[in-house]
Amino acid sequence: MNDRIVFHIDVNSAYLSWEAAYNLQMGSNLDLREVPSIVGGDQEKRHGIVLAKSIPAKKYGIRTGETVYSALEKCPQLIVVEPHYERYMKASKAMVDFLSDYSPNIQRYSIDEVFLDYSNGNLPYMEAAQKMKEGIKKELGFTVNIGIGPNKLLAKMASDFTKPDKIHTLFYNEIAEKMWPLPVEDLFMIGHRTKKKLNSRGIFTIGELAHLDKNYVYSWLKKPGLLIWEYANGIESSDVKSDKSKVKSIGNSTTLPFDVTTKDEALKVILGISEMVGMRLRELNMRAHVISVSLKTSEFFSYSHQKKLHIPTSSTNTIYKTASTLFEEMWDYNPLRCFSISLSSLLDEDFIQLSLFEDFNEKDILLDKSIDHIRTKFGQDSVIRSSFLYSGIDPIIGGVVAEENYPMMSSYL
DNA sequence: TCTGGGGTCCTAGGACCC
DNA sequence: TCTGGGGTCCTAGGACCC
Repeated sequence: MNDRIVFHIDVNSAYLSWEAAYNLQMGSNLDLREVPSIVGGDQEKRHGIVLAKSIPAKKYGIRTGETVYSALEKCPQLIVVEPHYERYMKASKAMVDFLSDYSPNIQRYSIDEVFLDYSNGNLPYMEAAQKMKEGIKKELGFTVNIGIGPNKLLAKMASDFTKPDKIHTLFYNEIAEKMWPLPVEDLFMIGHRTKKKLNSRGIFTIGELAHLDKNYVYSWLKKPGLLIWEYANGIESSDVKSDKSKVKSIGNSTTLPFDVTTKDEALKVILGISEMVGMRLRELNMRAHVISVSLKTSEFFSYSHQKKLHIPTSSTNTIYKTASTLFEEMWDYNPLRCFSISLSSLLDEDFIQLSLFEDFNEKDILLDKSIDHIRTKFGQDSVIRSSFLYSGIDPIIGGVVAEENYPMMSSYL
């Protein structure tokens, strides 16, 4: 096997750093990174959770994902700023552009993380990492952690060690010393549930997991068990994929500022989301075979229904009709706070046209395409359905990041 | 009291076929 | 009728990631 050198570059407190850098550029003299601050959603819209926190905020015990309300209880003088996703996309892209000078082989793993294959790099890897880190700080105004390892998993684990603005290595001969003493939940792919399971059988460190019998772990935790056992032993061999992988599903969801209690309102929300997922699907020149609707009640109970269509579609109308039927099948008249529609089993349009499918909705799709065209040219609200007028519900719902396609991210490497 | 949005992959049970 | 199994498809739900 040839030795690989993989870098994992991770923006420190990404959204918060980007807000801080933006504000400084705009002439502010307060650096959000130096005071207790968070990026958080609007509580009045019921979006009030912590998306990112500064290091001073972390010292108050504030954690990503908790409510803004409880963060403010922990630290009343906390500064809360709203997220601006377009800014983050720009910052993310600028970082990828900067890094592409160092290697052609870059995988954009999420908005704030990239893998970079430096196996064929010109510089010694430490020197290269140093240059990347300093260059990003100087040119783009934010700091990153860089993890270096023989595969993606170890590089990713390394970038998580101590923060911010640090470079760490994690090669095979360093696993026992640097990774095995860590608590199991620090291992990639071990979440809350798996931590509890492992702890209940006396496994508390990554090293303890690594030393278990592989077959025992498999019979206990099945495939995910095998995966985390391999990760605990530093075993992982996926490629740094620079070409975009195929999209597997497209979904949009919304939490409304108020509970929905009538079918009429619910169907408007479903139509609004159908418009968005349909638009995104057509933009990718794909059609979907499976449509799924999930609901969350005001009590936070979630449930979903899905349907496989006989003929894959990209028509907003078909998506809406199918989603409405699914909704009516499943709704038990409890007040609803969140709606989502997801399209999966996606196929390329070209493939469909060559196949034996005869789409009944060809006219709908042509109409959708001309509406898409007008919306692209004149703005999303240039064409809206009259039923939305004065309804208090947005005619097109979802789409955190406008314009650019969100980079692909998988929970697996 | 308050709890987002966008993804991927896996499992288990039932239907249906041979 | 006291009765198999294997394979595939479909659906609902859950685990994890950022």
